[in-house]
Amino acid sequence: MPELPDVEVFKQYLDATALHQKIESVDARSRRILTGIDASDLDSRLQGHTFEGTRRHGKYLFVELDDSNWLMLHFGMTGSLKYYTHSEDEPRYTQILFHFANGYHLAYVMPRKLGEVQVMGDPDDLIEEKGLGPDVLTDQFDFETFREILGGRRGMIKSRLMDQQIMAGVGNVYSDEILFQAGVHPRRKMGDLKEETLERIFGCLKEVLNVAIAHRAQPEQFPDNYLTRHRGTEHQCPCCGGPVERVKVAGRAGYFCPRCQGNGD
DNA sequence: AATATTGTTCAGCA
DNA sequence: GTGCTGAACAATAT
Repeated sequence: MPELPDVEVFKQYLDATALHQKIESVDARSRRILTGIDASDLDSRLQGHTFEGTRRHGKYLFVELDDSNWLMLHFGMTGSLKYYTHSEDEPRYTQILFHFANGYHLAYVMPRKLGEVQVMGDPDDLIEEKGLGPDVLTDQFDFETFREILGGRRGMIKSRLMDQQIMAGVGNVYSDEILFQAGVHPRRKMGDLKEETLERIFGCLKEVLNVAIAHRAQPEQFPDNYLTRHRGTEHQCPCCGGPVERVKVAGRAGYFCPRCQGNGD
């Protein structure tokens, strides 16, 4: 479930591994993941170049090349990265393999082929093309901005938090956690939220994403009072011990505690 | 064998 | 225009 924290961890992982390594070749095995470029063009455009830096916007990762082009990686619902040296360590479902001159390989792994990869001149063009809202983890994304971009919005709070065109980065799992920490019911209507509640949601948004990143987006490592480890019915709320319930919002299954998030004024 | 996942996009509708 | 629902996409687990 690569949402903002997961992608941030991939960014840090790529920064710590594949930067400045000369690319010998690129092996793209699934053309449906590539947008606007075919496998052999990808190979020839990256061959001999190096990754020099990275940038993240919401759930999108951009890798800067030494010729000022950028490689965009989106991880869909199931993507991840793995850097390794021994070929027997190649993960299953590797869709794209970057081979480096130092003998290492970077695998773009994607069991469901619902990701997207492309090469572009400027990440901002992609952000504009997709109509993405501001990245929620930047300093510029403060409470004023949050309140402003939600101003006049209707519908359910969970839907709005997950809308990438309003704000980029929050998906199904983390919207549940943010609302759980804020004590707000996922189906609460925007218009029913008091200023004070909105402020609390904003605080929890920043807090939850930062905590998740600090724990390398591994739910098992999250604090005891986090809901993410207890997603699913048959689970108990970590705070009150009551049953976790399932609710459908924006076509997705959300989980919440009706006692702790009963109304969420 | 049918169903749920998981993010994005798009069609159809209120 | 806004927002909701459901479908499609791939492939796996239950």
